[in-house]
Formats: sequence, C-alpha cells, structure tokens
Amino acid sequence: MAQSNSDYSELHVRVAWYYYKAEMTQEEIATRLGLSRARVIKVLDQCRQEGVVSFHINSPFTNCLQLEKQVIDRWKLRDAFIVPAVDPPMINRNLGAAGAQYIERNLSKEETLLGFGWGNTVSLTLKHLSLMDHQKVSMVTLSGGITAYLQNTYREENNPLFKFNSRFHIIPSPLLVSFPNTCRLILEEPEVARIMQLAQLANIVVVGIGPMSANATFTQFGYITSQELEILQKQGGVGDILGQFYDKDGNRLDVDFHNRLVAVSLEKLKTMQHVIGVAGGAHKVEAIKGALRGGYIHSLITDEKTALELVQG
Amino acid sequence: MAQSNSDYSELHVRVAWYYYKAEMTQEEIATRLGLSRARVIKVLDQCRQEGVVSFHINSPFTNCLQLEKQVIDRWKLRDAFIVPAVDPPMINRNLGAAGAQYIERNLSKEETLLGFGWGNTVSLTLKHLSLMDHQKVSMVTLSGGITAYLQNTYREENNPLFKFNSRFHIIPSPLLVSFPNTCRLILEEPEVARIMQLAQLANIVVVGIGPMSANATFTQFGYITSQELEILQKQGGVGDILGQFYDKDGNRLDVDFHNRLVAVSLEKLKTMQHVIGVAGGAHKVEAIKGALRGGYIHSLITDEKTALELVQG
DNA sequence: GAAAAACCATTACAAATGTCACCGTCTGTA
DNA sequence: TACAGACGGTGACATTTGTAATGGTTTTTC
Repeated sequence: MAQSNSDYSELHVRVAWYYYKAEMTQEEIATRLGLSRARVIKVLDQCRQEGVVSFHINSPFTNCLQLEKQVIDRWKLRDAFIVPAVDPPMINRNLGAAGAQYIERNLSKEETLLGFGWGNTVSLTLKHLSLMDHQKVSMVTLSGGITAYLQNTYREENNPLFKFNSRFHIIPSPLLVSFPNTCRLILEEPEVARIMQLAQLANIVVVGIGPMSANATFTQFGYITSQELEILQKQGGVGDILGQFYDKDGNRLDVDFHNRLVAVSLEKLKTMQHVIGVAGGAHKVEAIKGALRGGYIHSLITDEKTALELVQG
Repeated sequence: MAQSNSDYSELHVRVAWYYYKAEMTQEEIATRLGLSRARVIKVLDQCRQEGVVSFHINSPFTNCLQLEKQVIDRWKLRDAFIVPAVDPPMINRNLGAAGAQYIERNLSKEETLLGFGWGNTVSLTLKHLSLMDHQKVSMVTLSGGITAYLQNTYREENNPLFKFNSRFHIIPSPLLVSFPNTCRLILEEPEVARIMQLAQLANIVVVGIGPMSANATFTQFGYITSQELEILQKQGGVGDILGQFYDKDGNRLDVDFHNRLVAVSLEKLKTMQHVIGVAGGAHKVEAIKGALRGGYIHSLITDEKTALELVQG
C-alpha cells in the first residue's frame, strides 16, 4: 500500500486524516500504523507546519463582523477581515494565519495569480498558506529582496516556494541597491521587467504595511539607517508599503532612496485588481491610516484592537 | 465588545480562533476571556460539532492518489476521492467527513445548488459540512423522507437545515407511501413537482448507495420487510440508490414499490450535472459495483479498503 | 569502510486536555 | 414563595498529548 517515493506525504496525510477526521487518538494511530507514538506526534506537527492540515474558522453569523462593517464604511474599503487580538509577540503570527485563511477562502476555482509584497507579515501569510493541490495558483513577487520571504521557514522542503505545483515568479534582484543608476539598469533588465509586468496581472496582491520606527523589519534589515529614519520622519513619513514611504495623507514622500528601490511603484499598485493590506499592532496604526488615506489598499486584514483604533480615531 | 444577540457565536469564533490559529492553550484562553477551563473545552467541542472550525487535509503530492487513479480508470469515473480506512463502526462517520471536505473544496465562488439523496452516509456528510458564511449555497433534497436528514443532529440550532443562510428546499412528503396511486398524486402536487424540477438543476448531487441487507438503513427504517428483501434478492438486486434497486449490471429492477417511492428516478439522476456517490464498507462493495455499472454516478467517495476491492474485483 | 548524521523506538516524565461530581446563581413557572 | 432546570464555576481525577534523554539502526559522506 505504501509507495516508494511518495511515502513521505502518504504517511502524513494518513496520520492527519486519522487524527483530525476520524478522531482517533495518537496511540490508536501509532498502533494501527505500527509507529511509535512520538513519531505520530512529530508527523502531526509537520502536518500543521506544512499545511497538510489546515484549520478554518467560519463565523456563521457574526463575530468581529460588526467591527468589520464599521471599518469598511469608515474607510470605504472593499472588504475587511478582522480577527481576535492576541498579545504583542504573537501579533504577526496571528495576522499571517488570518491572511492565509482569507486568501484560501477567496480563491476561485480559476487560475489565480497571487502577488506578494515585502515584509514579515506577508512572509508569515505565505508560510500559513496551505498547499492547495487542486488549485491552480501561481505567485509573483512585487519587489526585490527574496530573502525576506524565506526568513520564516525551517527547512528547504518546507519552503513556501515549493508549496505550489505551479510557478513562483521572483524578481531576481535585491530590494534596495546602492545607486539610482544601478536601479534603473536593473529595472530595464528584461528578466526583471517581465516579472514586474506579470505582477500587474495579479488577481490578489498581499502587501504589508511598515511602521515608522527603528524596530520595523525594514530598518532592522539594515535597509535604512537611523539617520535616514529621522529624516523621513521629519518629512512627515508615517509608514511604508513596498519600501515606499508616505505621509499621513498617504502622499508618497519625495526622497532619494525611492530611486534605489526595486519594487512595483505605489502608483502602479493603485491600478491593481485587488490589493490587500495585512497589518496590525499599536505601532502600526498611523502607518495603516496613511495607507488607507492614500488609497493604496482595497481591503484590510487586521486584528480587533487595531481595528478599534481605526474606527475611533 | 460583546454583542447582545450574537454573543453566542461571538464567543465561539473567538475561542476557536485563539485555540486553532493563535495556538493558545485552553487555560490561557480561559484566563483571557474570564471563563472556566471547562467552559473553553465545551465551547471548542461545540465549535467542532457545529462547524465553526473545520479541518482540511490537503495532500500536496500523493496519498491515496495512486488508488484514486486506478479507480477512475477502471470505472471510467470523472473523479474519485479516497480516504484512509477506519474500523467498521466508524466507516460512515469517516465517509461523511470525506464527503463534506470534497464538497467544500469543490465549491466554486458562484451560486451553487447542492442536491442531497437519502441515507445515513449522506446525512452524515450534511452534518460535517461547515457553515459557509461567505458562499452562496442552496440545497435541495432528491427524495421524500425528511427525517433521515435529521437523525444525526443533536439540537435544533445545530441542525443542518439552519446551517445555510440560503434556502433549503425539501420535498414535502414521505419517502415511501402505501399505494402507487397516492404516490402519483403526490408527485403531481405543484409544491412537490416544483422541487423535483429544481433538483434537476443541482450543480452537485450527493447520493448514498444502499446495500442489499437487513441492516441497511433503508430496511432498518422499516421501508422494506425481510420478505420483500428476499424477493428483491431473488430478482438479482444488489443495492439501491434513492430507494431504487438495481441488479449487478445496474439495471433497475421492475418491482412494485418503485411505484410508491417519492424520489427522483434513476433515469433522471443520469441526466444530472455531477452525481457523487458516497459509500464504503465491505458489505457495500457489490452495491457500489452495480451503481458504477449502471452509470448512475460520475464520481465516487469511498475509503481505501473498499476502493481496493473495486479495482481488484 | 569508518565516522558522522539522521532517523526512529522506547521510556519516563511533564503539561495539557477531558470528565465528573458538586455547588451556587439565575430564570421561568406554578 | 418555592421549585425545577439550565448554566457555568470549582476542584479532583483520568486520559491524552508533548518533551526530553537514551540507545539502536540506517543512511550519508568522506
């Protein structure tokens, strides 16, 4: 019954099924399959990690729906998905799970192209996405800086890039380069230009929203020095999307290093089909408001606490 | 934050989210929400029961896929979904879970009409279907005999009939009546005829396959006496779909009580868009083979063990 | 072909989860 | 007012799940 090459996931699917669908205990499963209980535990762990099993929370009537409505109305959004708040260290994990569930349920049967922005939350969303064996999904990045997508993965096989049968199109370049000139040249490279054009066709785009602070992923990655950060703040910057900073009204700042970024421009982002912002946490509220005022995102995924601040502000 | 009337599910969604997505322990959840741990356990139970949370098993590469292919080829099916086998008493539960997951993943974004046949497995499928708040789903029955759909539910609010925002169209009649004449009159009733016509439009139809034995749900419900059963067996009957018996080649038997059934006929079933049979267990193998030979179903959902018998036979 | 690494069973223990019996509170009813 | 019944908290206990240490076996690597 076991198959040579597919043994690995064969076992995983089987264990996951027995545990989550047939509601057998781990001990029963171990006995039945001739494994140690410890092994069953490990396999189940991997199943959750790698999306062999995924949990969906369906609210039949209302949950944060009340709040969702308020946020949608107040900010003229297309859609909002608001999930229960968790404590700070876990916020991004939580939002990643939220983003993934949102995407999964909004995936149509048709061929879909998913666009992904840069950042920790986005990367976590990617991580939580379950392998969708039966769906035709391709993915494309909206910026350079591939490493950021990989930071939250454990091993190679567990890499989101491999989760999809279909293509993963990555802009082959760093996110930020040293000279505007280099940047221009990279953007003109056919291989790069091709992917950025492809990105325009994405059906769903997920972007993170970066706050204006020293502990933002963006600054922590060393893309911005603390002096530069100060300058940006002086110019009224409140946050960034795809590395591009804007003020509280959402106007893109006119700063040097925007010319050194390899990323889809905010202008182009505005023309895309469905841009979803995933962000939350007290320190991001101003950044989110700016993004909303700038009209860069159509839908917002966030947590309760943040959402409350967005409607009360 | 809590809302008067929606308190009930509000809490449920919150607890489920914290447990399954944020991976908090029950104790943490209890503390955070000011509940007893026992309560959290109960709420989680209800969440699983009522589909507030649902588990999906996604096989990235292969699982029983090998077998699925074989079954599809051998019987010229459109699709097959084969899940790990469990021990006899749990078979139907398992198949119900399988049926539900299959439907959920095959639901398109568009308005969908689901048709449901009669029987225990079908009823369990219905029970496992998660409330799909964002999907437009209507349901329609293919036969009389409403009670069968309710046998596996616990309380009123937990009733599948209420799971769907949208309409649930039920043929208002018993499954079997005493005289062919009564039957004819019922079928001519506009209210009945209307729904049976509607059923023709179903995008997906799920039917059970009944075996030819005294402990089949059909006989246990008292629709058939043991003498009648014997007669049917003598005539070559191997199983039934929607109360209609057929022989091993799938030819519908010519027996009296088919004229007393309020159900979509097998002939009409054959013209439907996508008919899915859900059935498994050693005692059903012959019935399933008959159904396959008769061409009554396009796709089959079953378990490994049964599938093996189907390809080896 | 030997050392290193990966894998897995086993065991014992710790933590989380599930069950139960008991109790108080609140609500509707006679 | 009294009483029944639903609900939910509490604490003891049983079961299940998770973790870590040990040791044997297989696979990889040089």
